[in-house]
This record gives sequence, C-alpha cells and structure tokens, in this order.
Amino acid sequence: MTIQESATTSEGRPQRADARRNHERLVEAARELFEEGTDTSMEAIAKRAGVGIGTLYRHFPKRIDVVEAVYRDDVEQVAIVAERVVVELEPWEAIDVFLHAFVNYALGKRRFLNELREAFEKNPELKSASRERLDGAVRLVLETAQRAGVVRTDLTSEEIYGLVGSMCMSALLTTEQCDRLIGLILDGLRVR
Amino acid sequence: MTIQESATTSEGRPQRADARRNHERLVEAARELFEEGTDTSMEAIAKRAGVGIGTLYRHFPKRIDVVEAVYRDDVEQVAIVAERVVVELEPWEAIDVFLHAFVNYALGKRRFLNELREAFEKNPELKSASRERLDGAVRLVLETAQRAGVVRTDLTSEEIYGLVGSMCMSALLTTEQCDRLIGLILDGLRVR
Amino acid sequence: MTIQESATTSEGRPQRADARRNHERLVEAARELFEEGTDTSMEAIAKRAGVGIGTLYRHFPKRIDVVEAVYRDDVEQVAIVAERVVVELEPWEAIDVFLHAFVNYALGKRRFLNELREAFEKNPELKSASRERLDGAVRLVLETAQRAGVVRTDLTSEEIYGLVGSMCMSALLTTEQCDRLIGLILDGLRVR
Amino acid sequence: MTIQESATTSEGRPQRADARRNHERLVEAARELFEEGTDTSMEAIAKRAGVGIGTLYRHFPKRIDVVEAVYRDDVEQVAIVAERVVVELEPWEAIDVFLHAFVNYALGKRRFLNELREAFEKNPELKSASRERLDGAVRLVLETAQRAGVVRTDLTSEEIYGLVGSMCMSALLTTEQCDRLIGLILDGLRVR
DNA sequence: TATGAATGAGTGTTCATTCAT
DNA sequence: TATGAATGAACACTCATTCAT
Repeated sequence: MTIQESATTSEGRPQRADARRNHERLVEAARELFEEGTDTSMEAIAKRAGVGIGTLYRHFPKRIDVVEAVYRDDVEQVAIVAERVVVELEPWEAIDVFLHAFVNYALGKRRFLNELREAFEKNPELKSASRERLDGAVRLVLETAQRAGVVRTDLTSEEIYGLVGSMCMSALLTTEQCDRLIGLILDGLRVR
Repeated sequence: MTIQESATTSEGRPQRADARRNHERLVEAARELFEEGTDTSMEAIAKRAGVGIGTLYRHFPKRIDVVEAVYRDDVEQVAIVAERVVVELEPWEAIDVFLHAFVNYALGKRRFLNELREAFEKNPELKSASRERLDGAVRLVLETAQRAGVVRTDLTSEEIYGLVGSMCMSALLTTEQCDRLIGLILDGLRVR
Repeated sequence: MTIQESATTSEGRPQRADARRNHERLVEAARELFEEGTDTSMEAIAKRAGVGIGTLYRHFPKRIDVVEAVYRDDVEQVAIVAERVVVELEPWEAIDVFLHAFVNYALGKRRFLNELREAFEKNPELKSASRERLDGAVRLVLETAQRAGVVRTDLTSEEIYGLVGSMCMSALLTTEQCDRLIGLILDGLRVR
Repeated sequence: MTIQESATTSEGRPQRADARRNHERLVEAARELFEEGTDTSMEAIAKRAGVGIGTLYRHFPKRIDVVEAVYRDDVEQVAIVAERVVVELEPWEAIDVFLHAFVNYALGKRRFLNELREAFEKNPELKSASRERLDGAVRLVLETAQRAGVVRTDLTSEEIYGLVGSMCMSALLTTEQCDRLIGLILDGLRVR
C-alpha cells in the first residue's frame, strides 16, 4: 500500500530486497506500537518487526527517524485514499467516506503527538511537506465535491483539515464523540 | 488566582503556611515544565519549585498525582475567568475575551496530553469532574450571550467546547492559526 | 509484661507518664512490624504506635536503637517466662513448655536477623548482655530439670540454646518442621 | 567449579563467550557481596563484576533473579562437593570433610537469608528443587557412611540437614561455635 | 550485513534523618 | 515536648545508543 515500491530510489535507499522488506516491516511495527501507545521502545519495535535492534538502527540511526518515517508513511496512505475515493465514488459519497476514513485514521495518532511535534521541530521540512501532501488530498476531495455542487464553496480545505484533524487529536473527546462531530460537520458542508 | 486561599481546608490539605506555599509552588513549577514539554522529570519539577525531591513526593506520592493537580488547577482557573468576564464585561465582549483566553490557555496544554490521558484512565472521576466544571464555565458565558441575543442559539456549550478545546490541542496548528480559527468561529456564532 | 516498670530509671529514661507510654508503644509497634517483615520504615513504626515521626526519633535517635530496644525487650520476655515456669510447673512440664514457648517466640524473629546482626556489631555489649540473660534463663529451666533427675546431665544450656535458637532462625525450615524437631530434641533430653 | 561448562545449553543461556563470561562474573560478584552483607545494591554488583549496570539487568531482569541465580549456583557447588568426597575419600573422612565444608559454606549465607526467603516465596520451585538437590547430596554422603557401618543408622539425611544447615544460619553463633557444634554432631553420629 | 550484548545516563520512588512550627 | 514537613542520598530499573561478534 505504500508508494515507494520501486526497487531503487534516488537517495540511495535500500537496494536489496530483504533490506527493503525490513524497512517496511519496521515502519509497520512502529506504527502499531505508537498507536498502542505504551512501551514503544526501540527494542520493542525491533522485536515486533522480527529483527535485531542493530538492524533497526541501521535503517533508522535515531529514534526520531522512526517517528518521521511512520508519519511520512501515514500521510502517504491518507493521500492515497483521497486519490482513490475521488475516482471510485460519487462526489458526496467520496467526501463522506474520506472524512470518516481520515478521522478513524487520525484517531490512531493520538498517542503519537508529542513525538510528532518533536519531529516537526527538528525537521521543519517534514512538517511543510506532509502538510502540503495532506492539504492536497483534502483539497482534491473537497474541490471535486464543490465542482459537483454538493458542498458549500465558502470553505477552504485548510479549514476543514484544521478542524477535523485537530479534533481527532483531542484527549478530551471519545471516538464516538469524534464520529458524531464529523456528522455535524458533514451536515454543515452539504448543499441542500 | 487560585481559589483555595483559606488557611484551612475541609479535606485536610496542608495547614502549615510553608507547606501550603510549597504545594502551590510545586503545581506552578509543574505547569511551567509541562508547558515547556521537555525534561519534565520529578527531579526537574522539585528543582524548579526550589524544594527537595522528597518534598515533592510528600505532596504528590506519584507522578500522576502531579499531573492531576496541575490539571485540576488549570480547569479551575479557566472557570474562574468565565465567572469573572460574565460579571465584568458586556455579553459579546465576554464571549470574545473568554474564548481567546481559553485558547491561549489551552495551547499551553499541548505537550501535556499524553500524561493527561493517562490520568483520565487511572481516575475517571477526574475526567468527569473537570469536564463538568469546564462545560459549566463555557455554558455560563454562552448562555449569557444567548440570552442577550448576541449569539446564535442553535449551538450547545458542548459543541463549542469540543471544537475549540480540541483544536487547540492539535500538533498541526500553529498558535496563529488557532487564533484565526477562533475568529472564524466567533464570526459564525454572532447574531448579525 | 516488661520489666522496667519503675517510674524513674538510673540512666535518665523517661519520667513523664506519657513519655513512658510512648516508649512502650513504640517498642511494641516495632516488634509487630519486624515480625511481619515488610515495610518496616521508621515512618511505619511511628504510625503504628500512633505518634509522630519526631517522637519516635526523640526516643530512639537512630534506627538501630529501635532494633536494640526491641531485642532487649524480647530477651527480657523470654527470661521472664523461664522464671515463671520454674516456679509454677513441674520440672519436666516446665522444660517442655519453655522450649515450645521459646521456639514460637524465636520464629517471629526470622525476618529480624540482619538488623539484629548489625546491632550486635555496633554494640557488642548488647550481644553479651542478652546472651547472658538468655543463657541464664535456659540454664535455670534446664538445671532445675536436671536436679529433679528428669533430664540428661551431659548437656549444657549453651548447647541447647545454640541448637534450638538457631534452628528457629532458619529460612529453610517451616514452622511445623521446627515444632517437630523440638519434639525430637525433647525426646533426646528426657531421662527414661 | 561450576557445572555448566559446555559452550551451549539447551535452555538458551548465553552462547557468546563474552556473555557467558559476564554471567559467571556477575554471579560470583553477587555471591561475594551477599556474603559481605552490606551495600548489596545492583550497582555495587555490576561494579564488582566490572560491567555496566545495563549488563547486569540484561542477565538478571529483576534483583530477585540475582538472588535466585546465586542460590542455585551455591546449591550446585555443595552437591558437587558431596559427589566428589564420596568417590575420593574413605566413608568417615568423607562425611567429616563434607559436613565441615557444608558448614563453612553455609556460614557465608547468613546475610542472605531474608533475600532467600523472598525468593522462595516468589518461586516455590526454587525451594523444592534446591531442597531436593541438597537432600540428595547429604543423603549420598550419609548413606555411603551408613552402609560402610561407620555412622548410626537411626538418623535421616533430612534431620542432619535441618540441624546443621539451620545452625549455620543463626545470627547468634560465631563461626567457631558452629565448628565446635559440628564436632559434637559428628561425635554423636559415629559408630564406635 | 545482521545480531544482540554492553553501556550508562536518567527516571520514579523510598526512607532515614533533620528541623521549623 | 510532640508534630510532621523538608531533605537528599540511594535504589531498582529503563532505554536510546554503541560496538564486538
């Protein structure tokens, strides 16, 4: 499901098949553990990925590099969903499905926020790049719906993204409350 | 600004002046460090408060007790601001000032979220109690403005609270963006 | 049951009734906690005795002073039992009752051994004095029985005392095994 | 002197030469410190073994695991002595040498008792297994001597073991007294 | 190259002891 | 005098990171 599936990359990322395999496994393992929230040590990540701690460090020299890799992959996956719903579903259905997917997805990041903030501070490029990618995804879905006349036009993707995304991050709302609020937002968006 | 200023409390909180002083200092030190986000060890809190580590532990036997104390105090302060603006300012000004105060305030909690979530899990009473207090504060301001006819009546305090509060928690929004979004929300609330 | 019941002591021990009362309470509380074995902090002792930690330190400036006081009191109590059985019971019954009492008593000291050893090292007088007192007690019972012709005469009190006392201290024997072994020893002692 | 000298073990103990070396060093260091009795912190054990604290924890995740390892090794060594004297010495000499060795050995455990008791409570298997091993060792020596007709036959290994072993544990007996008492016991055992 | 053993600074927490009230 | 608040050294234990095999 990830996007970097080519065997070689310009920046010299893993060539050998097993190395690439390990890279993916590690990101996946880290994602799962970050979502579970507890005991996310480097050791635990390596173990869950089924490799030695040394191998983890070969791929990601610092802990924060793991955080960054997970987040880049996360963003990529959301963007891919956007691209998919736009071509596969009706405009309104697309935005409905996308927002709920986005919410469900984002909810898994709650425990990950402090690490993420740190990653942003150390590497501002990460923030701007993923920001753009996410904005693009939301805009893609939103503007398609707006062009089809099913969604209000006085809202920017950034505003939607800000409200929805941040809402999901709150420690104060339950999953159910988030879903209900999304319903409210969708109601507000719809042209009747 | 805190509310418990009487020399004795019914629940048996510290009576001795120096003990009360230390208690306040510790909460204050903890709040500052939680806002700064990094290096929030018990040692650091005690040091910033200017007391020995043992004193910190006498007041708060577990780390999570510090988190809880800071949060309770936080909630109290927000509620107090609500009560103050309602009597001191015009209805619309009150809601405007309150929401911006709330936002500025909540922004300081960003780094504090994971700890807070853990505290909620360990002590559900903390969540419900502070939830009620906050809801009450927001409702006080909102309903006053609604009765004065300056704010739409089709919104509940809970919705306001949910949107605003969670927005502030996002790692993805800058302080400036939050302030701008608050402006948008206020615009949406106003009866014109 | 303790022996120092006079209101004044040559060495300047507590004069005031409440102080003496506290002293006794503290020793009693400490004994109970040492037997239970866990969490025998100075704080816990003071609490169980119903006094403040400061009061504990007024009576016993160092932790080891509590250990010493408990042990002196222990020895005294055993000696008193010896003196009592000798006058109140038949010779054989006396030794039988005494040894079982001694065993039951000594079993409570198991968790106390390391502290005791330390006390001996810091204050050799404690060891020799209590040693003498205990030896005297055992000898009193033993020799009375020997003179009455119901117990073998080729054993010294020291040997009895060594075997029985140390047996009780073992981590390796259960209470039941200790009782059984005492039976064996009594069998061996008896003149038939 | 230890028994596990093969490079690999069935249960997955450390394979790497340096790891095995460290394991042994750590047990040895811990034994020495437990015998000395004071200041037996994990830090002190690691230091004495010449490794970092992390290495100690890699080998023994909890303090009690060190206690257990030391005790298992202790028991093993005593058993090995028994097996050796039985084949290398005359029956009476064997029992004489063995008991004195046992005593000297056990005396080193005095300061170790409370830790040991805790280990027994947490892991009853430890108690039963080592108990069996020790009983077997004593029985081996005793029965060999009994079959050779040099020792009384009306004593079980358990009784010997109970008396001798526990005697050594006493805080109240000096090393010399223990040796003397062993002499007495040997006298009592001998068939004349 | 992959592995996992080694490292040690850092963390939460305890507790004997001191001292202000 | 009795109280309990304050102190800080010490402890068991964790984990990111380095390095030998």
